[in-house]
Parts: sequence; C-alpha cells; structure tokens
Amino acid sequence: MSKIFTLCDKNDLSLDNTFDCGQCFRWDKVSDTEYVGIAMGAAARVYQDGNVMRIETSGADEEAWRKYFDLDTDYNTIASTIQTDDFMRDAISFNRGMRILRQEPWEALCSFIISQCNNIPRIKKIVHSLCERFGDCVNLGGTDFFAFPPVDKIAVLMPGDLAFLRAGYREEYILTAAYSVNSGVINFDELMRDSADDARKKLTALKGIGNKVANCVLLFGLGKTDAFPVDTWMKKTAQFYPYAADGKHFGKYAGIAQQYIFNYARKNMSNILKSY
DNA sequence: GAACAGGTGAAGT
DNA sequence: ACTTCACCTGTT
Repeated sequence: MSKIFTLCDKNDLSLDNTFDCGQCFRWDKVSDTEYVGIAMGAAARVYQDGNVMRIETSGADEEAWRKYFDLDTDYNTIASTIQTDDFMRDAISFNRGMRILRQEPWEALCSFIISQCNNIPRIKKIVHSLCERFGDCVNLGGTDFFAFPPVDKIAVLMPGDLAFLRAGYREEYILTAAYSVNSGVINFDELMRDSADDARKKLTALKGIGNKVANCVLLFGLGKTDAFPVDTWMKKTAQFYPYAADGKHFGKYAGIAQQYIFNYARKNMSNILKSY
C-alpha cells in the first residue's frame, strides 16, 4: 500500500520551479497542484494540499524523500548569499520555491549524457524508453511507473543493443559510462568525498563526458552545490550578464545560482533581453 | 532542405 | 589556447 507524508509548507516547494526547471526528466505535471514521477525506485504523487505539500509514495521512507527534496537546506539563506545584484534578485524571485533534487548519481550521469545537444521532450522520451525496457515496474494508484535501471542491467549490453532508443552517438557514451561505473573505475561514494575539481577530473576521463555533463552530475547527482554547469543558455545570458559564465563569482552555492539563472533565461529570455 | 537542440572530441590554426 | 567541424536523431 502507498503511504502519505507531509513534506513542507507550500512556500518551500514550488512544483513547477523544481520539476520543470531542467534538472530532472522523470516527473510529469498532472495539474497546477500535482506532479507524478519516480525516484529511488519509488513512484510518487507530489501535490499541494491547502497550505502544505504532501507526497503519496509506493515506497521509500519519509527520510529518503526529505533528502531527495533537500528539505533540510534553507534556500532563503542561500538566496541571500547569491543575490549579488539586480539580475540575481530577479532570477531568485522568478524561481521562488525551486529546490535542487538529490538525484541518484548513476541516473544523473546517464540522463545528462542523453541531454547533450538535445531538447527536453526528446531527453525525457529517451530516458523513459530506457526505463521502460530495463527498469522495474512500480504501480501507484493504478498507474505503472518504471524505475531508472540499475547500472548492472546496462553494463551487460553490447554496442547496438540501445539502438531502439534512437539516441544516436550518445549510445556509445552511455555504455562507456555503464561499464566504468559497474566495474568500479568510477566510484560514486569516492566522488562524493572528493572535491568538485577532483570528481570532475575523474568523470571527464570518460569518453563523451565533458565539463558541462560532469558539472551536472556533480550538482544534481552528487550534491556538490559549487559545481557550475555552463550550457548554451548560460552562454547566451553571459553576453549581457557575464557572471552567468563565471563559476567562481557565486562561491559555494554557485550551482544553485546557475539553476536560478538557467531557468530564468530559458523560460523568460525575451523579457530579460528587454530589461537588461 | 536548412537550422537548431541543456555537448564532446579530434584536428586544425 | 582558441576555432571549426562531424557526430545521430527529431522537430520546426
């Protein structure tokens, strides 16, 4: 049977700014007050109920979900440290209630390999297809969800076995990553203890993993808030707001600043161009 | 048909 | 160190 927990006050978690800010690919909007998805092998329905946010889940305990939603971190305090100018004031205000999800490292690595030079609908489609084929099926409220496949399920595959994904040249990168993680060449526990610089070096040693994807893995999969991914949107923004391409400027919470800037730019670029 | 999409690596200055 | 380009695929 499913269980229901209260997560937090409604002001401390914005569903759209968290699930639709480009950091994750496995949550879908059901209504203005509800998303459904799957993480840590547990399906879930996250929804607003009056003044609080609640979660109904097929598994994973309350503690695991609290960690997943990073609920022990005070984002208001972090926001004040990265609010260095008017642009950031507006970006933070736009993203009120966003939280950086603590995703599983292997899922983050594989997902952001798929993300390269791709649009979000197709990323989601490819990831879903991978899960449907190799992940465990979990039911919640009559709907089937598919967990992200464990790395050993992918590490036994040969080149060509993922052709059905239509992931193109990214297939080789997925397999390389799976072999490396499964064999222990890449050890996430170790990367978690490493500095961001050390962990980044180990990740970019893999074929198909450059700085951008590695930084996404550090930020979204390994909890390193100082990792600062710079993608095309950040580069575009940096043309008129240079700090968007400067990972040093925002200090230890640079990654969170990045996500505020990224989502602000991606959703609102035309208005931003008029304002700055 | 061309250009583009949350990049990367190899080869060329 | 910086620039250019091919790489799979799907959509506009």
